[in-house]
Amino acid sequence: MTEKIRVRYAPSPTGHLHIGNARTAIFNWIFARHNNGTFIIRIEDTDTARNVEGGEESQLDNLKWLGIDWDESPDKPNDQYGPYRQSERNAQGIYQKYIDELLEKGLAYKSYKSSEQLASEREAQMAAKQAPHYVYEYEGLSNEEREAKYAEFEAQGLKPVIRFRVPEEQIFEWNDIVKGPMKIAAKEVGGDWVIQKADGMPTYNFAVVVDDHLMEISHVLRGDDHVSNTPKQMMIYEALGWTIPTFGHMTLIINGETGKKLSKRDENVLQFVEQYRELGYLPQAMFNFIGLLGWSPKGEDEIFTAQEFIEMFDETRLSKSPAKFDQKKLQWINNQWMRRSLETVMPQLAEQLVQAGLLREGDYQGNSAFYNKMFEIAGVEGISYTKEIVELVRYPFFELHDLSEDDKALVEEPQNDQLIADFRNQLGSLADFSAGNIMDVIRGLQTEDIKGRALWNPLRLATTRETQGPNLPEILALMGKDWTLRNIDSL
RNA sequence: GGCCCCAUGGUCAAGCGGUUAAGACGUCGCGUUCUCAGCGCGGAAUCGAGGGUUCGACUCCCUCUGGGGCUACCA
Repeated sequence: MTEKIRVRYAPSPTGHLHIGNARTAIFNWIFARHNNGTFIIRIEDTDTARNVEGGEESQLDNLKWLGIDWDESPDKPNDQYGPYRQSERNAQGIYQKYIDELLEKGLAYKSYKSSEQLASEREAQMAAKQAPHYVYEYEGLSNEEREAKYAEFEAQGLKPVIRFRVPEEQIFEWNDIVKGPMKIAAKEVGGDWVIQKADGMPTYNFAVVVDDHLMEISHVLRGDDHVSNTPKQMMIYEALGWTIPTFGHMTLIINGETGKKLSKRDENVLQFVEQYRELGYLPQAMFNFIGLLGWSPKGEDEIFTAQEFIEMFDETRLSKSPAKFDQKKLQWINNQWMRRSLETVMPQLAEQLVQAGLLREGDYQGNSAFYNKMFEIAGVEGISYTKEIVELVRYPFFELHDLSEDDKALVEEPQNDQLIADFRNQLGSLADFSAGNIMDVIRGLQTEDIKGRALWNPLRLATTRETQGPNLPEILALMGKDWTLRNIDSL
């Protein structure tokens, strides 16, 4: 490709970073980096009512967390293309200029119909089994007559919207990066559509075109739900005589339970990057997982760094069918990443325990080697995300709880009482309190009658009050003799 | 309703006219002289249906069925 690759991620600041948006961002970023192109972030805040305080900041923050960087954005403006917020662009009259141009060319017009009027027209069409479509109100009128109508409405104090005159007979075709040849007739877009709202803001479909053109966007990679917007946008490009970028529509991510597009209303599914971040998922794992949603590499490997994704990327391998969001797989990928980054994971595990009130603040820092060893023995390798350590620490490292009725009865059986006493004595006389030696003691206590669970459960209960847990000798060795004996004595 | 898209195991998927139809997650079984986890080994499980085209279809075409998206002064 000789043309300059420029792609963008254009979020609305309406909330946190959604998984679906994160994927759009990730693929645009990978695409840009793979092709040595430019990755741009543009804020689409034309719906002033939906903008959320801090939304933009949160989006960028989570993107950064995922490891994505950008070349141009509101905070990193390039004067040739900025500003990067549509509200600011509108304030500068950027959209107005082209709206005026379309108005002058007679390709757009002022419309004063009320929303009630529009609703009733739509209703009547549906009742007549017609597809809802906008009805042009100035049919057959000359320019002068139309201007006269405008004046009439203005005199009534009405505020107009600007509608684009759709070339009904035209058919729009494009070669979609992921879907291949596409074709949609202009008459399917539902009639003349609004390009400027009554509040003076441009609508999404219009602003995107103006900005993408002015910012010299070469490729538009976006969600499948924008397919039907494409012909609308193409007619603007043509009306203004601009070059149309290459489009690519990635499939949607689906909610496994409902089978529908993952929606912000599906509260049963964690779908904001933020939520996974809080649970202790690693950014590399999130990136890895999302990068495999709707795209597959050539080989059989599944664990990749962002850099590897960039190197391997091939847009022809983007999937055409929608993918369900599989949290189990995410957990597995995160587990894989945790193993690769134990140094950073260990302190995070401690942090989670502190937050859960299971570990005193400061204890970890003073004894990180001790706790790291403990996490290791406890099976860090088996957990999916750091917060899970809180649920998995059924082993009372820090505080002993009371025995259940059954456990108590078990420990008090004469035979077991004797066993525990022997165990305590032999441990007490151990010079080297190593896991190996402790294992030898336990083996030594084994008899024809007392073995397996009958042997281990009483010993586990005596030392830890649990019948389940990590390798007992190793844990006791780590706790040390004093701690271990204290636990037995307090039985 | 209209327009558009999609269709391989429970899930993600490879496959691009001739294959024993990869691999991964999950699941099940066995082993690792206690448990859980981990690890190792092994198993079960897929081409939605019907027509074509072809010597030969998971692969190409058509129809059906199923699923999804869009149909705003939201983006």
